[in-house]
Amino acid sequence: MTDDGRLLRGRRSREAILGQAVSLASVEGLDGLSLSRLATALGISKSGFFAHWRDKEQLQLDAVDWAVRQWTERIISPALHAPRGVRRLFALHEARLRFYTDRVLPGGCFFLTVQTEFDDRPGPVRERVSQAMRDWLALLRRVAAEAVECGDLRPDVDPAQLAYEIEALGELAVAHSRLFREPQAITYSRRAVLQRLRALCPDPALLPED
Amino acid sequence: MTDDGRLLRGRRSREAILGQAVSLASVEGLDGLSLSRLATALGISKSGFFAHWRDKEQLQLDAVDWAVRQWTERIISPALHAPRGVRRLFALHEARLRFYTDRVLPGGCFFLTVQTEFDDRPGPVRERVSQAMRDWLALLRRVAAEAVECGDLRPDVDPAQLAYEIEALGELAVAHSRLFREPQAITYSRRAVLQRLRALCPDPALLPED
DNA sequence: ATACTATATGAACGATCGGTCGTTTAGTTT
DNA sequence: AAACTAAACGACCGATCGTTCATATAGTAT
Repeated sequence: MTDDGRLLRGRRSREAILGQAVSLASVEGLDGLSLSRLATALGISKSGFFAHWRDKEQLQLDAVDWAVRQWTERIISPALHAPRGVRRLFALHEARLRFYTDRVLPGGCFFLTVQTEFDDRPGPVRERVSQAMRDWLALLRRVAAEAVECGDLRPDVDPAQLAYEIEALGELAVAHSRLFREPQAITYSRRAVLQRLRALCPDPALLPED
Repeated sequence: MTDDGRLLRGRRSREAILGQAVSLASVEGLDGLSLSRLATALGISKSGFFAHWRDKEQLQLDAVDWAVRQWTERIISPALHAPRGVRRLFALHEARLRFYTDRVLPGGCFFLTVQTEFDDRPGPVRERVSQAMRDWLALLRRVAAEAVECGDLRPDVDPAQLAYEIEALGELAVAHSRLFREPQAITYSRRAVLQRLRALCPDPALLPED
């Protein structure tokens, strides 16, 4: 049943397609991405997509889910190995910056691209992207709240406010580093979050000097 | 010479087209924007563009310049009325947030959209956008440096670092407020910059409480 | 009135878009 | 071997893309 060669082949195809779709979409966006270019990049035929997805929108939705999975595996999971509190919060930020500097995606950040692409057009893709970003921000907020609870951060810190700041300082790092073709923005981003956290953290030993 | 009715009419047409192009591009991007939709939005014919621009790329370049002009008129110039120093720096941030909440552009921010759209594709448009953002960041940096020089901000403040932070906290405000359909991000953005500046500013009277 | 120029149009072009359809290939079941 | 199924293909569709071109209109110059 599970070792049906046809189903296995299909799943591999879908995954290969989704991986390439996320890569290309990080550059051109989910709508800017055309099925023809996606097909030629994979060496397959254009009509083959419709054996797996009803239309382009379904593929876009699955691509968002695939990008969420990639983000979880490469950023969230590793950072969760850091000890609870402010160190875990900073680990999330550093893992994100490493994701950018490692050039995992040719366009830098899938979510920044599709977020600005779809934030003004109604539809299922927009809702899916919106939910993904809500989930990510909720995670940042929760980890920040944990840092307050365990005493790493001063008790008057607003976790939602702090989550917004970390997200903003992180997202623009990839945008500037690519637009200006220089890694300067990554340095600013890291230092900004670090200084901010150190200012809110009574124990200076929990965070690196710089 | 200057009162040639034909040239006047042509200039008005170009300005009307550029204004609409910037508006539409703030939603769909400069490339996502199609000449057909731009023409129908203006009630003119599609082929009329080529009386004013050689091709679409020339129109895109002029649209960037037009957006810079709008940004200068609506954000930079008003903020320069604030007194030199930290108050002028915060005035720039508040003018930007007002630009967003006033819904001047249907897509929120032209520059965020085209920046993420073109940061990975080489070409003249990319270079023009890149230069526009460099200029804007240079202005933020200069105003921040002035604030340090005149003693508003502590002498150890790095103006380039601070400019990056203000830009990041400002850009994501429009992205989040639109993606989540709630103005919360604007509040976070304002408070983040305000708290950051107050922490660096010896004289608390220069900035509002919150 | 005539010649000239800037602005705008409608019809058409080749290219590409997302999508359909009938067929073939690969693998499973009986 | 025959029947069946999932996956992939090539050919083709109507729509839309940016662009060209011949032409018409509007305003200036002689």
